[in-house]
Amino acid sequence: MALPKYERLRRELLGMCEELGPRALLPTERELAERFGLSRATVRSALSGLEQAGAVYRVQGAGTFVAPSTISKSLSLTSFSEDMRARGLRPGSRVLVADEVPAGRALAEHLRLRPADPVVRLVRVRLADDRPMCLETAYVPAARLPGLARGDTPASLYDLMHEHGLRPVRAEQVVEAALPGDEEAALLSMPPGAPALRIHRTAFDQRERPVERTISMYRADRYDIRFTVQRELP
Amino acid sequence: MALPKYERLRRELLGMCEELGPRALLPTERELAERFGLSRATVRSALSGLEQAGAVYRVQGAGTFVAPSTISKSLSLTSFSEDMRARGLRPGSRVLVADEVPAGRALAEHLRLRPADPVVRLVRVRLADDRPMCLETAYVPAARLPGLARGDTPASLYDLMHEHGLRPVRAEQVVEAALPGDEEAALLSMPPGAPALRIHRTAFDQRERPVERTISMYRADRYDIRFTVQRELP
DNA sequence: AAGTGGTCTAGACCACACA
DNA sequence: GTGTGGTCTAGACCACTTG
Repeated sequence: MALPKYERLRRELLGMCEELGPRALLPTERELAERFGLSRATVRSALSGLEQAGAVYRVQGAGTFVAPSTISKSLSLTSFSEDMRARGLRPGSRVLVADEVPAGRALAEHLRLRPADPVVRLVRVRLADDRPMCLETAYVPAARLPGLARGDTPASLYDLMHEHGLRPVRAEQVVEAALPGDEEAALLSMPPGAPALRIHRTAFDQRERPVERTISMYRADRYDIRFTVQRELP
Repeated sequence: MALPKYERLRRELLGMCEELGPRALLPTERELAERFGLSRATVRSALSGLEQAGAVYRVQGAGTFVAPSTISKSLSLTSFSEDMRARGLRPGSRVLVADEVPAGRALAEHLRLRPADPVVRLVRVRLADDRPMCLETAYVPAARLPGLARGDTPASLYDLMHEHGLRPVRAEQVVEAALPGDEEAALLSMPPGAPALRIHRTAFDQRERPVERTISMYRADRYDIRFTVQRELP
């Protein structure tokens, strides 16, 4: 069995949600269980996934409803390319630097390395529909990308990492407003004094091992960040 | 029974995580089930909550481990006051405007009202340790805050909303970098040309009804946004 | 009163990590 | 191989919304 049953049902229901439209009432958990030949617990597992993703909401005693889809459902870990495509833009890239350097103290701390350990560095101007969108510097522990020659310029860093078993499942991000320096502004074709969004990101695999750190500077006139936050229990 | 069993176990385990420290191995699900007299399904429910909150991570075949707590676990829906206290700062407030106005077209759309419907408007300079942190404009449908006289300046908008049964459980946020106008900069004691973070937020209750819309302008030199993102399935 | 989602149990088998 | 978490079942009762 390739995918678990609850996962297949989740995708099935995702399609059903699109057809039904916002605030439509979904079939009851018991009916779904019977219709798909599953136990109610499995149905609930699928619905929980949809609820977590913001696709449905549940009201006790009333039923499960399709969430009115406004903006992005929830902030997810994506590569620049995925992000741009989701916004309907064509991603591109101009490599400025591709080399290997010692991590240094600050970076070593974020990547759980020693300061002398080598990291692969990749500096790129990221394009959207051929126009500069952001300036991005990515670092990956060199020990986890064996065989990568200096000067290699992978089409997709995420694809390359994936081939080497580096699978980020989570990332911590810090977002700030900033003014780019003269050099940065020039690379981004920004007028002087225009603001930018700076994003620091450290990505982790399923074992909570750091696999990548990226610092990005986005043009504020072309980019914003959209996400959903939930109320939490103490 | 005030709280469900999985919720009480979750809190119990949260304390255990703090004692054990990062990357410590937690007891197995079966052992927890036996120790607390619960079924394994209930234990898994508690652990799933902790995993979702970023407090633990699970590795199939290996066990469940305490997550290395670095930055904030995940972005949650908080009031300004809660946010500041979480950062170790004392929240304050200076009310600039407290009145009732027609929603207007754009706001009506966000709050699912008609443009002529009245909304309570509250404009405040928000302080942290008595220094300006952000300029915040909040709108709440007046029909859902009956009895609020004009000119009332509630200590906490969230407390007031809570008393009237307005319980936000989710919010959609858009974050941008921006340059404040002259008037805004003056209210925030910012030098001209300094950047700021602008946050648009619409909050919803459990039935996905909009209950509040807020637009905030934060000083970039005193504020950033920290959160965790997860890899998602298609 | 009827029907909904919310919680909980006691089992079973599978997939994976580690020694 | 042994033990872990991952999936799944078939039931039961509770809390809540709605008519």
